[in-house]
Amino acid sequence: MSLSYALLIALAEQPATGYDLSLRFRERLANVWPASHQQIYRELGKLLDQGWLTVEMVSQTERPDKKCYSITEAGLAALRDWLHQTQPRPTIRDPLLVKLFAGDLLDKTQLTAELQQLRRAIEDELTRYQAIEQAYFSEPEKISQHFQYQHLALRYGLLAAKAKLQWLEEADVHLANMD
Amino acid sequence: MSLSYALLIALAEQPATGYDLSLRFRERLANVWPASHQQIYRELGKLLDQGWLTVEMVSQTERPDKKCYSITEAGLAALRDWLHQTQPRPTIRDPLLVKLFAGDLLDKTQLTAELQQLRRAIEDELTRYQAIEQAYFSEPEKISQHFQYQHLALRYGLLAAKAKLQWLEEADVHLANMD
DNA sequence: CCTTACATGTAACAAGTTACATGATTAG
DNA sequence: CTAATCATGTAACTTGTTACATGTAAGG
Repeated sequence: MSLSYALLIALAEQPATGYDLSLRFRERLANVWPASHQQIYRELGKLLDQGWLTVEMVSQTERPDKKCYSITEAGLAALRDWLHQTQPRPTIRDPLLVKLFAGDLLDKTQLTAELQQLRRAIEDELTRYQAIEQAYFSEPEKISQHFQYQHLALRYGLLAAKAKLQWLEEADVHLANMD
Repeated sequence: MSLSYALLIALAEQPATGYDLSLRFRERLANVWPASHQQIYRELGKLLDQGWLTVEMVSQTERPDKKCYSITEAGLAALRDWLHQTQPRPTIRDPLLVKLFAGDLLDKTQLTAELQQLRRAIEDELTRYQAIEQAYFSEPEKISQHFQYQHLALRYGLLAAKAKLQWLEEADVHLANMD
């Protein structure tokens, strides 16, 4: 469900092609609602059928022709309606946590290595988030209200990443004590 | 993929019926890999076809007959193999974060209420986690190695919940400053 | 020549959700 | 009489993933 609304939000900000949208999803929405171009094209078709979008063909000579999508009044109304509703919390499905239920079957060496790998990945992620925060959100007064909310979304990722690193610290101690 | 292995893990610990498993998933695995009974029955069928499980029919007089599943050698081997591999990180898909990208279209009153509701839900969750920790993991020395790992899984949820509460604090301040 | 960017899709498959379906026993 | 527990499933639908498919132009 959310994918459609994520697309509507993106198109409410600015009309775009499927290609544009897939780039935006890869860049800014990757940590919020990742989507492949296949999924985006399929979803755009559905939204079009529902009358929530319109298309305009744009012929180009030096580049392939493209389809520019815009949100309609009906689409905007549906979006506003969705925004007005309390959305369900995401469900957690984490293979690493599943593993921890295997108990004695676990290979501690492998697990330690996996946690180490995870730590590195999260540290990278955290660094990226901090760089974005520095670059775009260091002077809160200068940011329009529209983008203030996105800072909040970034903070969410940042704090989550920190919590995971904290957990990894704990896990290391825990595993060391288990020998 | 992980669902099959979560089932194998549960059955490696102890043979069980689909019904038993769906209870276990609702209780102990709800925060790790939630699964409905429909999904579980379907998956058991597949695992059986693959030869990773065996069934034994158990006739009961006062209760409906049941099918008791056990893990096979092949199943155990496949499970060990899976445990040995580094599993992919879960993807985040959070409708609330999607909302934050809507910017000006957001209704701040509604959003504040939604965050308030979320806070209550997470506080409840945290309380539950802390109660479990108290009840089962307060004396680490007494717990068998097998269950030590599950404590770790619980700590993960606990720290994540705390981080979310911290974020909600920030969000409140942030929203208040935006007026 | 090879890769990247631009630009759009189809098709098959896997996984998760929701609705429907049945039927006994026990506790309030 | 009603709800909960025990016990098993099927079917339709939605969403997400992976593989396949095509074609131009620019830059190294």
